[in-house]
Amino acid sequence: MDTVFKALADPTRRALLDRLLEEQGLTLTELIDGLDMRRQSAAKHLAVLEAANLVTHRWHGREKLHYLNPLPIAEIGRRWLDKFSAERAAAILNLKDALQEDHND
Amino acid sequence: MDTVFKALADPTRRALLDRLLEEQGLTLTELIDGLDMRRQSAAKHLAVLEAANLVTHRWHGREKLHYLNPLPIAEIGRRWLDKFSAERAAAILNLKDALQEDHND
DNA sequence: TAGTTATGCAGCTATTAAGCTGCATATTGG
DNA sequence: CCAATATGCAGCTTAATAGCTGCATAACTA
Repeated sequence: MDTVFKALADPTRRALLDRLLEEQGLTLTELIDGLDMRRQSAAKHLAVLEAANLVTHRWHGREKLHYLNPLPIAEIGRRWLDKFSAERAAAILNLKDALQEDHND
Repeated sequence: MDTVFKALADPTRRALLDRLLEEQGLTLTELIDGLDMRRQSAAKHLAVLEAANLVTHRWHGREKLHYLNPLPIAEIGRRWLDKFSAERAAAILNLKDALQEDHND
């Protein structure tokens, strides 16, 4: 799970995920154009995404086709966002009260 | 939004958010015990969380009380997870087809 | 008022991460 | 078979980050 959060922390990697969300099965060279970055650097980013299981690949001859795996992101949603949104209303009230109280100091 | 993702990338910071989710209004010294880390280091983490607007504070005398702000996390859910879960079924099918095809090579 | 407690600020070090270059390997197509 | 294309691997540099220490400031409390 930590690797997923870390993978998502980089804007280039999020851009790569966005590309793959639009169109799957892109090769490395297809993914880099428009990125202003060398192929080798992008390949490292993809390796990070694969380590986090956010991207998988399959070989087709010499071409490496990349596929988005949305499950880890869904997992974050299930285990993290639900937790925070459940407490959301209460938290906002607490915050509001706190600021109110602050104002009265 | 980038600051939010980066803030969430560190396990210590996620632990701090968890603590604040359980109990709001904790001071810095209350937050550090159990963290195996100096006060100054934790203070930096809290500064990162505040920069990402995930945590706010208010002074009560010499005590700095910390409050969780769940809105940026909800924002991530709205703008990111929805997008990915919307494509989820299709993505899984693509992935399945791809692996299938791979198997038939 | 004096000591204790809560925090801030500055600066240092070590590790990690992002980007690069250069070269190697493997597949495709003529 | 040979040139072009797609990718991998190793190593380097720079910048960012996490942690630390040391000292300063401000507020409680006895």
